[in-house]
Amino acid sequence: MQKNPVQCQFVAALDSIVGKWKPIILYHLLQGKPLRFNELRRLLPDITQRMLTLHLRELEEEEIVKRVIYPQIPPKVEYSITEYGMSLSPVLETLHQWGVAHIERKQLIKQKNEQTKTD
Amino acid sequence: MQKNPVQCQFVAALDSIVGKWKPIILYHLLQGKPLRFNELRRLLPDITQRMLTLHLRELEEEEIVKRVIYPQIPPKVEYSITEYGMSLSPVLETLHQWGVAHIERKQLIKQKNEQTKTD
DNA sequence: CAGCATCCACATTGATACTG
DNA sequence: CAGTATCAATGTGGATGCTG
Repeated sequence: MQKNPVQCQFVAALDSIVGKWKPIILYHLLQGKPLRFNELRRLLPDITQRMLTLHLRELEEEEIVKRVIYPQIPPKVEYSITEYGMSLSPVLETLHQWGVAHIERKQLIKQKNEQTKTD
Repeated sequence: MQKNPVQCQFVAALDSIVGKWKPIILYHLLQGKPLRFNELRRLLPDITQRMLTLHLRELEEEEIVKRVIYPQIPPKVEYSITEYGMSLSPVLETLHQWGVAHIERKQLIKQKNEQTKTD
């Protein structure tokens, strides 16, 4: 733990959320339906197997995601959001909303700049 | 831009917020009072001069933070949140709240574990 | 199917010294 | 006071090949 408590709190929150793919993984799992490893891969076409595994392990560690193994061949593993993980929903939600607005704003500015060029 | 729009939106939001010290910089600036460079340094005792400069430049670039230079000697520069930057307030707020709860929860679990040891 | 192991590239941060 | 410049360390993510 560090000296600065506010810093800590942000860090604690961001650690759980940050990682190139964690927000989208959580976004999909927050839909409620458990997803298999390869289903997640299909939903995140650009993620590598390695990163999906790593991120899922980290989320599991923090009890944000639950991993259920069905002992069968071929293996089947399902990932789902935990009750605790659901508490992240408002965080992701506001973050997502801001992202949408932020992108829109950028495009507006870009358009304006292109207009003034032709003036 | 990438193929996945949801990914984009999260990335856009996180880009603005992520950076080891950005959340706390914003947290302090969101208090409303403009802060000088060295005032910020004092509020963030562990940040290096270099990182403070870099993060402030990035926030300025995105028009989240405004930089005002008073041409005098010794130099005086004040940083403040822009109106647009204020729109980040709810994002930081929910993030911060979740961080607080997350830390409390971890400590509760730790305490429980120490109890069961002595049982 | 659902991984793990290894090696590598690049991005982010830090340490330190110097300046108008 | 408010920086910049340079260099070094660390961290994060990607590519590839192998496995029960």
